Amino acid sequence: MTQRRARAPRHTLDRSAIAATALELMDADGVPALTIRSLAARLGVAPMALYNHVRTKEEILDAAREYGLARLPDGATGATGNWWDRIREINLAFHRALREHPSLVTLLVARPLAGQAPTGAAEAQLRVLVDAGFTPEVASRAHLTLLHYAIGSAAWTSPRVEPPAVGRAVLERLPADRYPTLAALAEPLAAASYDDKQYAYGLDLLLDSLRATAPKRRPA
Amino acid sequence: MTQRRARAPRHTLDRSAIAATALELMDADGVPALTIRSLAARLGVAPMALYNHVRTKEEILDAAREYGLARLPDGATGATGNWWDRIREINLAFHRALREHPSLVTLLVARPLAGQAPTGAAEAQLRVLVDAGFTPEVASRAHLTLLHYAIGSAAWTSPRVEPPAVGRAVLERLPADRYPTLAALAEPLAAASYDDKQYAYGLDLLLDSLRATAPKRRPA
DNA sequence: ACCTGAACACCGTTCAAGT
DNA sequence: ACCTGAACACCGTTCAAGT
Repeated sequence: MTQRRARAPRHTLDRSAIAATALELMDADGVPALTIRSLAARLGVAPMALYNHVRTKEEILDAAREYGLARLPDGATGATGNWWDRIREINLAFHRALREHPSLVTLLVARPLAGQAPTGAAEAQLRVLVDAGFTPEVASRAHLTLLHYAIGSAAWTSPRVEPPAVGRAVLERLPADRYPTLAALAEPLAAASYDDKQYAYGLDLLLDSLRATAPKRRPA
Repeated sequence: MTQRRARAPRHTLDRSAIAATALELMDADGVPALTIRSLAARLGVAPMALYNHVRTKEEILDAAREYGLARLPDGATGATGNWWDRIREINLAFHRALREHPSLVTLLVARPLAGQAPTGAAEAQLRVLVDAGFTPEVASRAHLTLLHYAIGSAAWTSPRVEPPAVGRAVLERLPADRYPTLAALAEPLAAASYDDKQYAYGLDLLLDSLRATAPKRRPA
């Protein structure tokens, strides 16, 4: 059945093709499903061909993460309106993109970051915060808070398992005497857990607070 | 050098010992470093002995996650004061515990949750929110927001790499023409990124908003 | 019932060889 | 310079065997 592979033409491979295909495979089948052999097969190439462009599998995972991060939207396209509306838009776009790349979230959490960050969205967001008059210290803290919340929300609700049924079933199986409140709130909890608007709810809590502490006047 | 293993006594092994040792090894050496063979060696047992208590390695990872979740503090010990002070305490304890178990965070993000949750802390937190007068729907959303933020913060700042030096170095290596704001804020960003108080800053933003929307009176 | 060693299929990677 | 197949050490797991 498996026929002998024709020799691949030269330069069919490069770091970016490897990274893009690796990320695609991981988003589809899960991070553990990515093997050198499966990746090479998808690229139509012998496993060892990859090693001409990359030294280890770790380097492939790093490249895939970097590739995914670089392509996240910066959300600054429709940059009009109040600063909090723009921040809102940036974060909604960022969160939506993370949910579309569950393996990227896994890679971000599982592997040392070496300081990497979604630089496009970060630049846009920090810019708005500074323009709104926040000090560098507060702008930094606000930015990191929003980043962490988006990551955590995307990570926890990552679509790796059929969610609603499972979530409710587990909640209802809890011993009601030890967890009376969880049992009582099983339905609204399950509904909110995988609801599209849950992320926006928390985002608006953060934005309301930031607005309340925003400086009245802009510095130079 | 490696001497022949003495035959292990019976019943030295059980699911909980396997789960506890697995989590300990992963927290120390990283999730990928856990192998059936290394785990068995640590337990003083032949690799195949594990399979009397567990069917697959996946089941070991599930057991380790469950074990870690069950032992997270519920933070309800010093449950006095205003409801927001108690929520604050619950979340600070939860976040601190997550940071002490980096592999637990990785397991939570990397593997299907099947609806699992840190039930002790969730029960305590939901209880306080309901007692404070929030509706089931709002209490659920507030709880999930706090949970997601704690997870994201712990995940992103997980101590897997020497942080401060790396973070700042990366920020300062960015092209200043494309990322002027990131470059300008490199110092406060790096300082806040791995600061103990960063999590509390965002937590207080959320709590301030929740307090502003809290019902004045408690229902029955 | 519980622990063990040998063996198998699969993975990441080294090596020597093709073009 | 870039692609390839064979081979090696290591991993999860099956099997048959010990006590």
